[in-house]
Parts: sequence; structure tokens; C-alpha cells
Amino acid sequence: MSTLSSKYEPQAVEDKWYQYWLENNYFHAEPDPEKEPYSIVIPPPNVTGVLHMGHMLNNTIQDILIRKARMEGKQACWVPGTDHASIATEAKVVRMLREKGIKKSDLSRDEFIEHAWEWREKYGGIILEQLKKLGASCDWERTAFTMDEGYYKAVIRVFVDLYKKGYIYRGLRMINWDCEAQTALSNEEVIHKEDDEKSILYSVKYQIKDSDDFVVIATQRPETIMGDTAIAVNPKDERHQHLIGKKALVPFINREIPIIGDDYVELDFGTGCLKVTPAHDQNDYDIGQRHNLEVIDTINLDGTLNEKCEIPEYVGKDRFAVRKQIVKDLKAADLIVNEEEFITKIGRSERTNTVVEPKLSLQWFIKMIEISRQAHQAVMDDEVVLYPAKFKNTYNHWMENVRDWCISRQLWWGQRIPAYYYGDNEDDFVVAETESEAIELASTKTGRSIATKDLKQDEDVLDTWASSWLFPQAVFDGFNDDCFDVEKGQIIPGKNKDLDYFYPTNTLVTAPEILFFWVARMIIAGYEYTGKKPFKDVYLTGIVRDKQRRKMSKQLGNSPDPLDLIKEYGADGVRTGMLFSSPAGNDLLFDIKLCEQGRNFSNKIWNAFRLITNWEIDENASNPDNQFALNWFEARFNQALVELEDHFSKFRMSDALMTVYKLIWDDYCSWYLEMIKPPFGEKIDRKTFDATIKLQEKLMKVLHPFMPFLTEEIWQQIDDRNPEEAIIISKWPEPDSFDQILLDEANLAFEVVSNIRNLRNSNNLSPKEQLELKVVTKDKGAFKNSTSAIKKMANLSTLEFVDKKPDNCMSFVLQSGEFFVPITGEIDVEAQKTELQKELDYQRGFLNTVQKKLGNERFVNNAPEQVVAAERKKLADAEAKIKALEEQLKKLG
RNA sequence: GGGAUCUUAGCUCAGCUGGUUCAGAGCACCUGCCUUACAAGCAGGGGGUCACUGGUUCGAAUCCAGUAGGUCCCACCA
Repeated sequence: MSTLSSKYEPQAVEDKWYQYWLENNYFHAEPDPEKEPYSIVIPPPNVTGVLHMGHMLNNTIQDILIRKARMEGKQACWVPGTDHASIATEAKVVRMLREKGIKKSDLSRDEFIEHAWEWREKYGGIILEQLKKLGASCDWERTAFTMDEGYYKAVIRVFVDLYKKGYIYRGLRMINWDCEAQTALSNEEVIHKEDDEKSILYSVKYQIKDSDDFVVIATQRPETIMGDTAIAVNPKDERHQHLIGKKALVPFINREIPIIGDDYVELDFGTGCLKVTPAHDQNDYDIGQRHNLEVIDTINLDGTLNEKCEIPEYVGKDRFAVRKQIVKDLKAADLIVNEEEFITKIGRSERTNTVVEPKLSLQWFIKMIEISRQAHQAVMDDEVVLYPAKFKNTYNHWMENVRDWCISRQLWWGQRIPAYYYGDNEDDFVVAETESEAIELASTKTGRSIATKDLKQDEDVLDTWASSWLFPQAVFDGFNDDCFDVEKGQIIPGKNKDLDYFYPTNTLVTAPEILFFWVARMIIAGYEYTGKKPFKDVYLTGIVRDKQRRKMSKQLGNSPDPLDLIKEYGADGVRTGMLFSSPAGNDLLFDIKLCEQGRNFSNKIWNAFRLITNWEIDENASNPDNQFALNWFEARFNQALVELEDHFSKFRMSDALMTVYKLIWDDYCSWYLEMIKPPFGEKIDRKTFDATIKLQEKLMKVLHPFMPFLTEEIWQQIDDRNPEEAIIISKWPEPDSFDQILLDEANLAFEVVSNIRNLRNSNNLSPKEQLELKVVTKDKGAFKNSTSAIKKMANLSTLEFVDKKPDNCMSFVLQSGEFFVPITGEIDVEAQKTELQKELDYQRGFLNTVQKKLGNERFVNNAPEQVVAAERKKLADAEAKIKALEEQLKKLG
């Protein structure tokens, strides 16, 4: 008996084949003019990251695309890499140091960076190693890192170039400041808790200048009163219109501030009067810009108040302490007219949980409108195609309202901004790739000799996205001295073999959350630096959620460890499990059962293969009866292949997998193999065997992108008669034309078989008991090739065509005939009758609707001829069927 | 508040330019089976007013309008 286990054991083969692929360098691709290129750049995961379910989905899809392309004979190159992820990594390093008792503030910049590199050496590779377990066929020789020396230089070069082109400027901007960690936060690091954050809204009286009247404003931050530079009301507000143009006095310090009209103010919130504190609120800042208001920053970096608040007893105290204090003082002065609780969505720092302080500071920006124009148009014109298409709208909306991009971050880990200051004025700086260039530039600019010690480089680093937006060119070293023209600020074609060949890349597979952060910006950089798009298609995956639709997250603990899953179900099982429920662009509701389904599928295939390998071959025998099965499956395969290509072309990965799944499980295993399977103990003829092996091989090929390990294992076991050395580089089957008539005949045959099986079931007849079948039909041709297959599959002793309807039979009616199975034992007449009656009722109902349609003159006159003709045929068929059913019912009494 | 998008079987989803692949798939469920590849399996079966209300049309799951509900993105109420 078999030497193969009846259970497929992925653990035993996966590492072996991955190693084999690596050793043979199958993943590596060099430019080859003979071949069509196909390239993908990975969305680089955070260098500190650990593989999660989102990565699994994302990388499975990329691997499928790249493996298919490779088999199609393209030069397939999938470039892997990691992102230095400045904020996330720096936070991790800080935490790690803290655990060792080292404070970041005690370290110099260089010392800290050194620690960060150590960290990255130690943990940076983990996620890529994990990808290997998944089977990812990345070109590891090309592994990139956004802080690699060459990449670093590219980022700096681009900064300098954009500065020279006038796209980069320095400006004031309201940022999220973490007073505890003393750093700026990106919006993503600020958590807005909606639920139970309660605050008090105070109504405070401000005296109107030169009168005894007051204006009452509402605020939840009375400690910022001293930074007020205006009071705003809505110009449409009849209650307050008359105040516009007057002046009010800030409590305690009695500074005069104007009362202005601005649409921003809501009529029905608070008192309808808003105190404007441009230094400590984004909206107030915007209002300040519109009305040229002064900005008075009363809060220090650590959250205490400074001298500008003008009240000595508040200076140096924490903002929240001052809040309590000033409320007391305002009450004492009888200036608070109302207090009410309300629920606020205050922002807190993800890291320290302190309330984020909006703060104005000088930051670096990229002007976006002009530079993004072509990238905007490219997507609108489908030059770059988004899948699913609905994201085109989102993209459009964003690009139409694009805002300048703040690219500086108050961190150390990242590309340091190459601006060098030589004086105290805001404009006393130069931007240069290197310090020596900076010295030169500064000397020229100032007309005096500037030395290293006179220069101070900007302390900030660049936003991570300001490096990863160059990924598609930078991974091919597109900004090096040879191919980057510094004068033009462009990458010159013909100077970089890799870039000339692999760029533009073909497909980008990523998450919709970063459509703007990353995808849009890559398109912008692509056009800016190469004049070309960076990729043709963008496939946006969904978010992996649990069964309750909750996002998978560490905090919730609802995310399984992908490596554990791989251990349990095999990489192939997990890959297919992810894909079973992930229609393009929809969220994926992950359920462990899907991995189980994937594993079961592996096992099914394994056992089909086991069946074949156990057959003994008779070199001399021939079995013409098998020809039908062979011809049919060939046709069916080609039909499925056309379907498969269609799904692939539309990035319907889940449907593509399902096509292969059904082809293998239903068509191949349940029908084809059962049709050609020799009776127990008998040998199979050579011709059928060889043909079957060929089919198995073809099936393994179309399955390979989805299940690389299992298919390679089977391929390698099939033996060496095949000249193709490994399935990973074997040739993808070409779709061929197929015989529809043959497929129709088979479908009819299968229906007959199913009906007979059904009769067995409902009459408790064993599948082992042989039955006879008598067929009354006008169209014997419909069974021309399939009779022996029907006999075998339905376990019939005879199948004959008769003219007269036999008695004492179970029966059923199909499109072109009536089918009778003589019965020796007891038949369940009632069951038969209900079956037939049910069918009869259905047919009569159907007939009714068709008659109605055809009775409608307007239908007959207006509908296209074929539609009417089809309707007439339906009518005739239904009438014939009804007649047959009625007769059979009559016979049963 | 602005925008996008969705609502089809118990669940997750297909369903292209309105008409035979128009009511589908996978899973789940039910009934028989340990039949010599596979119980991680085999055979069979039952599930749906296509969210609701109108309209256009000879004909609507499909097109239009409105209603209800869901999801996402952006901006956020001092």
C-alpha cells in the first residue's frame, strides 16, 4: 500500500522547498531584454514590526501575483525591504533604554542613534524572516532599508532638490505637543476618546471697553485666557452683531482685544461668542490668520505657563493647576456666569496619555498643489488604476483639497534635515547635501568665511513618509550620482539598468489607510523624478477583522499569531484561508475555520495525488471508455482557465482561488478521478494514467501561486519525466479553446447521475446495489459519449433507450428525456409522488409566468426577437415536461 | 458637519451593458454513509418579497428619486 501518509504534513516539506528555491536563486531577477519585466515593491513594514494578519494578507496577494508572473515567463522581481519608521522605532528604542535605566535626555544625538542601530541590527530582520515562512518569493538580494546609506542620501538629495525648486519652505504650524515626552506628535499618535471624557464649559464675562457691558464667552480652557487676542462672533448672529468692531478687555490683565465676526463661530454652541487664542488652538489660529491677530504663546514646552501670561502667580505652574486657580479667581471676581458639564473628545498622547497641547512651531513643509497636479490627473485618467475603483473618488477628493505637507519631526531617528544655520535670523540658513557644500553656500551667501563650527544643522528629522515616498525608485538606486541629474532634478533614463528595466513597477498591493500617506505621494514623487508613474495598478486590500468585525489589534488580543497558524495549518492552508474571504477592497473577516478549510483543501489534493501514485499501470491495456472523461476534463480545464484569467485581470483574488478550488475539488476529484478510477485491485491503462498525470501537473501549476509548497512537493514527486525542473519556474498553462457541446453533454450526464443518487438516498438503496436505467428521449445524441460514464458513476448494470415508458419504476424528468429506474423491492410511492408533484408545481408556476409574458402584446412587439424566441422555447419545454410529469404521476396512482 | 460607499440565504460575498448561467457561490445547517485516495471525507437535501417606498420600462436585484440603517475617510464645536 501507499508509502504516503493519508494526511498531508506541511511542516515536513515547507522549509525544505523554501531552501531549495533559495539555493537555486529562483527569486532573484536581473534585467533580461528577452523577457517582459514584472515588478512589485513591497510596502515596507516597520523595521521594528512583527508580522500580523494584515501583513499576511498583503504579502500573500503579492506573492500570488509575482509567482504567476514568474510562471508566465516574465522576469518577476519582488523587492522587499523595511521602513525605519522614525516615530515608532524611536519610541521603542526610548522604552528599551528606559528599561535599562537610561534616559534619552542623558544621551547625545549620536549615542542615541547608535543605540537605535543596535536595536535595528538585533530585531530589524525579524519580520522579513517571518515572511519567508509564508512562502514569500522576494528577491532578497535586493532587500532595501529606508535608512541604508544610499537611501539616506537619496532622501537628502530630494530634500535639497525640492528646496531648490522652491517646493520646500519653513513656516509656522500648529502641531500636537506632548508636554511630558516633550515632542511633537503626528495626528495618528493622538487618541481621541469620545466616550466619557467630561469637561466643564465655563461662561466667562469680558468687559466691553468704555462701557459697563459684558460679553460672555464659553471656554473649557480658562487658563488660556491670557493668550486671547480676539473675541469672535458669527456675523449672522443678531444677538451679537452690534459688538463687532468694539473692543473687549481680557480679565485681570485688561488687554484690549477686538471683537470680530467670523463664520466659524457656531450660533447654537455655548454663548455664541468665542474667545480666540491663536497660540493654543488650531481653529483659533486659522481665525487669527484671517484677521491678522497677534499670537501670544503663554505655555512652555513642559506645559507650565510662562511670563507672557502676565500674571506672576501663574507663571511656572502647570496648565491644569492654573486652570483650577483661575476658575477660583474668576469666581472671586464674579466673572463666571455659568458652568456646565459636557462631553469632549479631547486628544491624548498615545504614548504618555497626557492631554495634547496644540502648539505653534516652525516646521518644514512641502508645497503640494503644483507638484501633485500630474499625480492627480494620472489617477483620474486611469494611467494609474486603483482597485477597487471606488477609491478613485476618495483620491480625487483628497487631491483636490491637498494641503501642504509638514515633513519635519522633532526626533533623532531618521534623515536629518539638511538645513544649516549660520546666524540667529530666521533666514540665516542654507540647504545642502553635505556639510562642506553648506559651508561653501553659506560663505557665498554671507560674503564671509564660514567654518564648520559656525554651522548648526537643523535638529529635526524628516517624516518617515518623506523617505518611503521614494521607494519605487530608491530600491533600484535611482538617485545615485550616475543617473540623477542634479541640475535638472530628474532621474535620467539609460543610466540605470535596473530602473530602466523594472520601472515603472506593475502592481502595488497595500492598505487603503495609507492611500494618501504613501500611495499618492509615491505617484507624486514618481512623476516629479522620472516623469513616469511608479506603478500601473494599485490593489487596495481590506482590513483584517475578527468575526465580530473588530479590527485585529494587539490591545484587544484578538489577533492570532500568524506563525502559530502556519505551524498548525501550513503556510498554504493559511494563505488560502486568508483568501477565501477577501473580495477586493472589502474587509476580511478572519475566522480560524477558513484556515481549516485551507488545510482540508491541501489534504484533499494530497489524497488525490496519493490515489494516482498508488495505481499500477498496465502497459498493454486500453480503456476507450475513459476518453469521454479525458476530453471533458480538458475542456473543463480550459473553460476554468479563461475564468481564472478574467478574475486575475480584475484582481479578484478570492474568486480566482475559488475557481481553482472548485476545479480541483469538484471537477477533478469528484468527477474526473471517479470516472477513470479502475475498480479495486485492477490496473490502469497507460494512456489514461499518463493523461491523468499531465492533468495533475496542470492543476498544480494553476494552484501554485496560491499554494506554493504543496504544489512543489507534488510536482517534485511526480518524477523527472517532466523537463521543467521546478514548478515555481514552470510554464503557466495557456488557455485553449474548448468544446461547449461536450461540456453540455457532461453536465447533462452529471445531472442524470445526481438524480439517480438522489433516488437511492430517498429510497434507502445502497450505492453498492446496481440499478437499471431506461431512458425515453427524442435526443439520444445528447448521450452520445457519456453513457458508459453515467453507468459507472451511477452504478448501473444497464442503460438503455426505450420507446415505451416502463411500469413499476422510479422516475425523473430532465431537459431532454424521461428517466426510469425499475425497482425490485418496495418503493416509497408517496415519496416519489411528492417529489414529482413538487416538480410539477414548479413547472406549472414557471409555465404561467412565461405564458403571461408571451400573452403581453407589448412584450412580443417590443422585446428583441431572440428574447421572444427564447421565451417561446421555454414555453414548449415546460409544456413537454409538465405532460411527462403528469403521466408519471398518473402511473403511480 | 462634508464626502465616499454599502444593504441579496444563518454568515461572508458574486451577480458586467436592465431579458436562460436571474435568483448564485463558499461556509454553516439537515439526512444518510467509516464505499479500498481522503471522516481534514463521500452522497444527497432544505434555506432568500434581492433593506423599504415610489418612479422609468413590455420587462428591475440591476436604472432614477426618496426613506431607514450600516461602514469608511476628512474636518471637528469653544
